[in-house]
Amino acid sequence: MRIGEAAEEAGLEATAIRFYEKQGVLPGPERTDSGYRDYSDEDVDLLRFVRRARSLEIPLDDVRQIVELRSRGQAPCEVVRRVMAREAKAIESRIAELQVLQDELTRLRDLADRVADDWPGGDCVCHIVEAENFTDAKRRKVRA
Amino acid sequence: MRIGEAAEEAGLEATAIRFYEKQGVLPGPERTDSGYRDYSDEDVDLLRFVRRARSLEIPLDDVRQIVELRSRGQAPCEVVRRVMAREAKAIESRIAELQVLQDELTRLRDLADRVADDWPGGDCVCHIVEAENFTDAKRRKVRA
DNA sequence: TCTTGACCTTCGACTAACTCTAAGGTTTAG
DNA sequence: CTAAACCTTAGAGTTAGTCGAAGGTCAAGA
Repeated sequence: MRIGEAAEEAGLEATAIRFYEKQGVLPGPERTDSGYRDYSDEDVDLLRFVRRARSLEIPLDDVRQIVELRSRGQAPCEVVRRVMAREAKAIESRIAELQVLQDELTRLRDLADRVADDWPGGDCVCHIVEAENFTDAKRRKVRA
Repeated sequence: MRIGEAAEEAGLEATAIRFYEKQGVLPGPERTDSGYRDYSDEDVDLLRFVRRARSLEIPLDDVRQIVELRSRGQAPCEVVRRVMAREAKAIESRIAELQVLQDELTRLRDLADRVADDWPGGDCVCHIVEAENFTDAKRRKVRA
């Protein structure tokens, strides 16, 4: 099948598949005479595998390693378990941070509404963000 | 004060401050004779403002707008409230997604541990990620 | 006075994980 | 036969910074 259908089946975008291939995460599939990528069902299994790994927030570099081991029939469980432990921790603190952020937003929106009521014309110099009295949630790292 | 102290006070990194300035989010501050950036207390207030806005996950482009309005003494509350509404929604669904992910990870780690117990040598072809029977958390967008 | 170390300057390159654009070739339905 | 929908490539753009190189400045100590 061609890349569009494979993408559909695997739950990825065609452009992402090409990107993974270029990055060396996926092997290049067969090609039709006209040069189109031609995926088998096993290929699609691998695509799904990669999507699952990415949905677990495993970085592409790690996914590449895991895919290599997998294709050699070796056990990437060690790698996966290591990554999972790391991710579990990261996600835990991320949820906590986001919860704080959510609380802040709710509180600030209420404040904003009250401010808007007081000054319907609104010449406020942004009391909302200006307000010192809210705890700053620690900045999240891109890869927390 | 110089950039390092200002950064310290505002809770930013000096490199980030230079970056914001280059991106046009912040006005260039005074300079000493030797060319060092020289921040006043009001400048630091603005730095804090920006950090707060960013900690609310407001994109830099929006922060730039808000800062412009703020410096003209106009009310960016409208912008802020719009952004906040958007962010609140995004964060809500993000927390939900992460919660699912966290559950998966816990479940999968247990599975992994059991698998490891069964095959201490570990010739598994990664039953962990291979496992079809876990719900895929929808992929998070970079700016959800 | 000299030197050492901490601080500052700029610019350009790099990061992750794609997404988008341009310019073109192929396939399929009507 | 043609138009739409699909595919190809290379290369640039995205976000929000970080890092490195090469060099200038400042304060303290010998």
